[in-house]
Amino acid sequence: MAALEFDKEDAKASGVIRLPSTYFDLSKTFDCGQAFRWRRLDSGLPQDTEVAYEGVASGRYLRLRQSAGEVFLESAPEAFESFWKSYFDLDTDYSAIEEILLKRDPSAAMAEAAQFGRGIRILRQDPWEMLVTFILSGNNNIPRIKGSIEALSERFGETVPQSALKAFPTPEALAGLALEDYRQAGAGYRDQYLLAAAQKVASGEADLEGWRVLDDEQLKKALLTLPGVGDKVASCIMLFGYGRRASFPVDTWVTKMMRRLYFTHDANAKEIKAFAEDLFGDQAGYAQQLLFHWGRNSEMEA
DNA sequence: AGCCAGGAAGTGC
DNA sequence: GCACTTCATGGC
Repeated sequence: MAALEFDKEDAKASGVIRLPSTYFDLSKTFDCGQAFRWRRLDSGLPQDTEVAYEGVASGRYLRLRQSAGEVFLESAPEAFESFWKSYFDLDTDYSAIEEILLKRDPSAAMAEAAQFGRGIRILRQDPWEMLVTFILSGNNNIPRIKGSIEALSERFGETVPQSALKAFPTPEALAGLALEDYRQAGAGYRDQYLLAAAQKVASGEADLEGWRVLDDEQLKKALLTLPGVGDKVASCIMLFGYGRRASFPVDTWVTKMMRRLYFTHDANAKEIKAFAEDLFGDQAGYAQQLLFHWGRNSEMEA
């Protein structure tokens, strides 16, 4: 863990944005499996700090901390307005979303999941970074995914101003690697998917930015043409990279939770997805995050 | 030793 | 279409 001096850096950063943390919990937001490049800081922090993180998104460095019901976001106002405000989805009213979900699913389970996950925000991340991240995620575990992303960024990412951290590598950078480079990052057999996907993006054959104009169905279809991208990975890219809030990725955790809460048989992923998108509608993505976080982090009876 | 981890692709039917 | 198998790797 990096040890940094907050007070000195505060002055240099020429700005600290303060936000209420009722619907913005840093550890829930960063550790709920949607983002993999935020590091928890554990020293050199103001005394009343509950938790602090640093990270890089789209080549920009940020440090932020939480204490006494507030989030302190160390950013100049310009960077906040032009980037971080959107990144943290701060224009979205999560209280309203919670209310909608509790209306659509009045069960005690959803009420508990909503309470337990309150403070999660669905980050608006870079589609390219999400593509690579979730190709890596298949049949893998979160610590190892994080390790691979860090290794790739450290070796092949560009430098970031005001920081020792590296940016997530560009499509061009990853398209030029050897399979062995991916192996060394711990990607395992996913090396060929990653390389082929990077080459498609770098060449322009897969225009991730251009795909923003597509509707959900078209975007899903486009993503599925990429190697290593199936329905679940595509759903994650849509939710975390394109802000498609109706997307409901079905993984092992969500499958387990959904079977327990809504089915009396071993429903498959397709069945679960259809059921959830029908029940939760345009807010299925947040419901999925609540169930995922609840399933992974709460002590539930087997 | 064997199973699991935010699955996808290949094969056989 | 659908079920089954395989894939690299580290932790437990």
